[in-house]
Parts: sequence; C-alpha cells; structure tokens
Amino acid sequence: MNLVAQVIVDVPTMQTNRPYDYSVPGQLQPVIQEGMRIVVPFGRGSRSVQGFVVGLKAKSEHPEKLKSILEIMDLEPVLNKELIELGQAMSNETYSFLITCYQSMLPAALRASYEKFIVPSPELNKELAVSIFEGRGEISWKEAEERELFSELKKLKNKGLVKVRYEVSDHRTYQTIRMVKSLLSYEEAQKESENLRTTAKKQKLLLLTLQKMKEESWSSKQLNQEYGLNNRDIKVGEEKGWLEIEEVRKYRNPYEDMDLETTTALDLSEEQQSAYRAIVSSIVKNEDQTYLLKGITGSGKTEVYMQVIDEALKEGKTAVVLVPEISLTPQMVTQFKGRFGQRVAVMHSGLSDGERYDEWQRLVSKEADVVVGARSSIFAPVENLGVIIIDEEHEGSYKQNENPRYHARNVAKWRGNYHQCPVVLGSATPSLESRARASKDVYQLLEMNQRPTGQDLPGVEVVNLRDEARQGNYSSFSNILLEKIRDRLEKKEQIVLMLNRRGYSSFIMCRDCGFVLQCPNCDIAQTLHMDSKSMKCHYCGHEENIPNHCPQCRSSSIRYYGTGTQKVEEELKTVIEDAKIVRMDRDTTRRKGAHEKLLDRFGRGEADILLGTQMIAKGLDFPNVTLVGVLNADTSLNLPDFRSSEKTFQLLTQVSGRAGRGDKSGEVLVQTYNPEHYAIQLAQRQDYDSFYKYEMQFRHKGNYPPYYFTLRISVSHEVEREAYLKVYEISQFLKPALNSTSTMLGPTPSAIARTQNKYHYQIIIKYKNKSQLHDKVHELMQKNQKESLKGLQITIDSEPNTFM
DNA sequence: AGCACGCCGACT
DNA sequence: GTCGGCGTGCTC
Repeated sequence: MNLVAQVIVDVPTMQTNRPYDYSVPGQLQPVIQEGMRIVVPFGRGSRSVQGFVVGLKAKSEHPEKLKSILEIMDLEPVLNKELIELGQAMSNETYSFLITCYQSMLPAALRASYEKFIVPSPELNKELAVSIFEGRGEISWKEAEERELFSELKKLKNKGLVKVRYEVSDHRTYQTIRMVKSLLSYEEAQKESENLRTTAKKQKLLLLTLQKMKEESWSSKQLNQEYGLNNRDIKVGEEKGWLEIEEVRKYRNPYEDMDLETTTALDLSEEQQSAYRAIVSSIVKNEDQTYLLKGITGSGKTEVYMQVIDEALKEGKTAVVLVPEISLTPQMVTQFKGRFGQRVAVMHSGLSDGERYDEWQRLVSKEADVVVGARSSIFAPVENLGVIIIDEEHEGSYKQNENPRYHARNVAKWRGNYHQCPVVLGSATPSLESRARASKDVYQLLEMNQRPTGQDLPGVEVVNLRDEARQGNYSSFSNILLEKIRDRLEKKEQIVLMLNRRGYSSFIMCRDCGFVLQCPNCDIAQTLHMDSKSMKCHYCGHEENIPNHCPQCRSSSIRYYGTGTQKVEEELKTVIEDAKIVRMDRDTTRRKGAHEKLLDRFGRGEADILLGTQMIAKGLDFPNVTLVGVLNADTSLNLPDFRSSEKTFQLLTQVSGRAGRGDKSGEVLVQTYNPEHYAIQLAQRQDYDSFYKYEMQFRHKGNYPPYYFTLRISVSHEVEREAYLKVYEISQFLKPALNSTSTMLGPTPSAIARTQNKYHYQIIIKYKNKSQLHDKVHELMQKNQKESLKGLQITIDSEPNTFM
C-alpha cells in the first residue's frame, strides 16, 4: 500500500509555506496520524527538518519527487484536526507562515532543535581520518567550526569522503517516580519473614510493609518517608525477588504542595445570576454567542466565571480561561485550584518549559479539563469546549507582537464557532471594539454594576499639578497628596502609589499651562526625537523644531516630561523620613518570584507604601490599603497613539479599584497637568458609558477603530534609503487596492526611527472593506519572497496595538 | 533556512 | 587554466 503524508516543514519562508508530499514507509504506516511531528529530509542536501503531518492521502501529484519520512517524533498527535484547521485560518488572517502558527500553538519543549555532525565514509584514507576525527566516530559541526576545518571538509564532502548527519530533537524531559509492587502473597511474605535472621530488622519491616500493600503499587518516596525504608532496603527486596520496581512517568506539578482550601460556590447576586444564566443557556444549547460581561471592579466576575465553568464541566465539557500574564498571581491560581482542584491546568511564564509541557500533557490526557493561563493558552489542546472566558478583555497583551501576530480574542471566537460554545469577554472597562459590537448586538451585553459585598467605590479626587507648579512645587508630590500620605501613616493604613511609565519622556509639555505640542494635521501629540533633535508626527510625517518657549503661554518651562520610580522613591524619602517603601518596577521584579515576594511583604504589612509602575494596577487586593495615588496620570495621555485616552481611562479606573477593598473606605488621588481632559474627568466619575460615547465620537471623526480596520506595514533596513524605497514601493503597490472608504497614512519613519542600527519606515492603512486589501497584501507577500535576503525586513500587522 | 548550480575575478 | 566569490532558485 502507498501512503503519502502532506507535511508542513520547519522552514519559515514564503516559498516553503505549503504542504510537501512524503511517502510513508511500510513500518510507519500503521502508526502515522495527522497532527504528528515527524522528521523528513528536505532540500538538495536532504538535511533533516521537523515537520507537521497535516494530511494523509493515497497518492501524490508528483510521485517522482517523493522522499520518505525518516522518523516519527510522537506517539500521539500533538495537533488535532481542529488545531490544524485553526493554524490555516490564523496563517491567512495574520499574514504569517503556517509553520510559525503551528509552533506557537505548542509548548516550547516540543520545538525542534537541530544539530549537525560530520561522519567519515569508509573510503576516507587513514591519515585524514586520524587528523580530523582523532579516532572518534564523528565530530560535531560546532567543533569543526572551532577547529577551522570547514574548507577542507567541504572538499572532502564533494568527493563523498565525509557525510553530514543531521539530528533533530526537542526539549522534552520527563520526571519519573519509582513505584514498588509486591510479588509475594501474604503467606509467602510471612514465610520469608520467619526465615530471616533476627538481626534483619529492616528486611522484616519491608516484608511487613509488602503485606500491607497487597495488590497496590506504592511509591518508593512513600516507603522512605512513612515506613523508614531506604532505597537500599528496597533494592535488596528486589534482588530477593520479593518486589518489583517500576519507573512511572510523573507530571511535574508546580502547585502540588500548595495548601488548597477547597472553596465552594458563593451565593450570586441578582446581577451575577442573570449573567450566569445567560451564559449557561448558551453552553447547554451549544450556541457560539459572544458575551461582553461588563462588571465594575469588585462586582464578582470571577465567581460568575467559576460557576459557569462548573456548569460546563457538569455537561461533560471543558473550559479555557485567559487572564493577563500579570494578573496570573498565586491568589488567582489558588482561587481556581481551590474550586476545581487538579482538574485545572495552569500555564504562565513563571513555569519552566518542562512544567509547561507537563501541564499541557495533562490536558491532552484529559486528566485536566480546565485551563487557566495567559495568551497562548487559547491553543490549549482540549476537546469538546464548553466555554471560553477572556478576563480583562481590553488588555493589549492579548495581541501577540511577534509573528504570528494573532489576537487571542479572535482565536477564541474561531474556536467558539468550531465548538459551538459561548465566549465570555469580561472587563470593567471594555475595549471600544468590544463595547461597540455589543451595541450592534454582535455581542450580548451583560452588566454588573454593584459590588456584592456592598462596598462603595472609592472616591476619586483630581489634583491639578499646574496649580502646584504655580505655587512653586515642582516635586512629584502635591501638598494634598503628602498630607494624605502622612495621615494614613499615622493611622497605620497602607498606601499604593503608581507612577505611570507609559510614554515616558517621549513628548514635551509646558509645566505652566499643560500645553502639549500637537501635530497640525493629525490632532495627536508629536513625538520628541532626540536622534534628529526635532518633533515629529509619525502619522503624517510632519516635522518641526523643538520649541524653546511654550507656543501658548510663552513660558520657558516647556520640557520633556517623565520620572523614574527610583527618583520618586528618593524624593519621597526626603519628605517622609520614616516610611517603609516597597518599590516595584522592572528592575526590582526582574528575578523570578521577586514580584510575589515584594507583594507578600507589603501584604504582611512590612511596608507602608507600595510604589510601582502599571504592574501594580491589576488585581491586587489588600484590605488595609485606603489611599491610592496616581503621580502622573497624563504621561499615557500624550502618546502619539489613538488609543491613549482609552488606555489612560482604563488604567485610572483599574488603579482606583485598588483602594478600599476591606471594610475601611478608600480614597484615590490622581495628579495631572490636564485635569480637564475627558479621560481623566470621566475616570474620576467612574463613568464608563460617557467615556465610551465621547471616545467613539473621536474615533469616528478620525476614522479610527472600531469604525475602521487598520493594517500596519513596516520595513526596516540598515541603510535608511533602502528601507524608504521599499516602503514607498509597497505603498505604490497597495494604492490600487484602496477606495473611497480607505486611506493610507505615510510612508513615514516609525516613532523610533532607528533601533539596533536599523531604520524603520511604515505605512498605516485604515479601511472598511476587508477582502479587497487582504488579497492584495497576500499578493504582496508572494512578490516580496526574497526581500529578506537583501537585509530587508517587512512586517505586516493586522489590527496593530499601536501605530508606533 | 541551506544547499547547489552557475558565471566572473585573482591565484598556484 | 582553476579555486572560490556570492547572486539565483529550489526544496515533495
């Protein structure tokens, strides 16, 4: 019988972005399945590469070209039919290679690594064999490189005197435990025991234990710890034929030793119940409805999620929960583990490759049927999905900013459609895209506006830093904030201070009147470019000099704006001497586990003030915190980004939720140079609906999402002119695909015009009609096949997070 | 990606 | 004359 496998090979180029046919040798025919990883010979040199079987068929259209599969890397497929199909859809949507899509769906431990060796042929003469191989059977490619043997080896290879051997492997590792099983009946053990010398106490104990075990297998660890039998004792038992030792694969479980308090379902409030009922009805009816669950901070979204998941499990289905990486705290994990126990697989970046792989394997083996994890968990290998939940759906981190540039929300919807199951998007501050879809009834809106605990939302006060400046206070702390900090310290209550680092010193602002230099054409802040010593708008390419005086009030206090946490900490220490401060930023949390440690310290009350960047805005729940201060609300406001207001509003709303989580009421203080900006005003009033309406007008006026689709194409090259020429050529190529409902911005230099000695240029396209441009972009990819050889890097990003 | 084929310059 | 430079094209 002939069997042909269609294989996607691990060669990420445009030219090889399609299935290749391979014949399946007889002995592999009974085992090979779609979705397995295999090793195939590829290219002229038939080097070994990893591939994915995406189809099997009886014969090929070009039988004369067929090579044979070398090896199968898996016992069971790593991709099921659904994921194979999803990869194809994703590749098409995100303009990325099939192989890149498949790789990103799997744990890193399954990614191939390649090694090359040089092997002598029998015809190679003795002398050379000795001088090159030194008596060994082969040498590694790396060694040959180091010993500078390349040109010699190349000649020998052309003459067929040495060969190259390719090795393909992955990083899979297993942990095993030793299981002990008795081979003796109760009576036999009794007999053996009687024959022992009286001094053989351990042997006697061993036999006694074996009698207790009966038919079961016990781990050697258990015998060690509970019965005081060491491995030597067990070994002797094995030699005497009393018992059998078996190595069994064990899944590494990072949460194995966690103290789990089992939690039970809480009573739901009326609002929670109606949300719950709506979602559950879709699970039961197999409906691929998307829900937007808009619930204020503290409204009990997580409890709704968990009860919905419980219902899905009762229906015999599985569930996927996505949470932003930074929210995936031990508290969060405990909540889910406490409710669903070992049925939960947790995936986050803190795990080692091996641990991740084991969690993944627990899903494949159906030992776990609930996944809680960050973005890439959307590819969890679960079958029969009952519900997909995306918490904090507005988070930008759900979009991957390297290839494949997918958005987890879109993947979720694709899977929801495939499984005919609901998708729940949860947020206190939904993205405009999602909220707009809810208005158009594409999504069903579920609202929760009350806290079941009856706590009030904290009051938010805005402090105008311009007034402070006028009074000569140029420090990071307004007088009123200092006053409040002192007050809390006295009351032994805690304080959270956030320094907004988004957009750090990339724009300039007048300290006297709050004026920010805008682009005359684009209604957006211009970016300071220190490399060219000028202000630039990268939407349209407008450029002007850095002003010395504020164009509005003629003040000379116009300068770029921004501070670091370290500086703020020092400043704080000089005004409040005895405060204990925990600083959290990228520097102090770089080490693994440092994040948790710092938060633990603060949680135990070992510090009074938690000072940090955005990373402290999410999910923290400290009952003793009664004051939250935002030191600089406007930095994120002035980014040259159409989402800057939205991001600022979300951040302020989120951080406000950190105050008053316990029985004491909380207070929030927001310092800003732009107190009248709508994002700040509406965040102060915690008025999402008004913000939504206002922001939608802005988006409508500027033809931004959600009214338009967006596409960003960027080109980079070491030689600026090369990058520019290419991006210009691309813009000319795409222009015919534009119509009256689409516009192209640029080509312009990117916000950071040069990184790693490469110049970046970009085009942004805003469009209404998806298919027309889509086809043209695919054509562009085909056309640009060989550009990367010339050192040109072209990136295509559909629905980019920012235009920078 | 990586390898072979192929067509031009400076060497034993 | 040839060794080797890297531009071009193809990989089941």
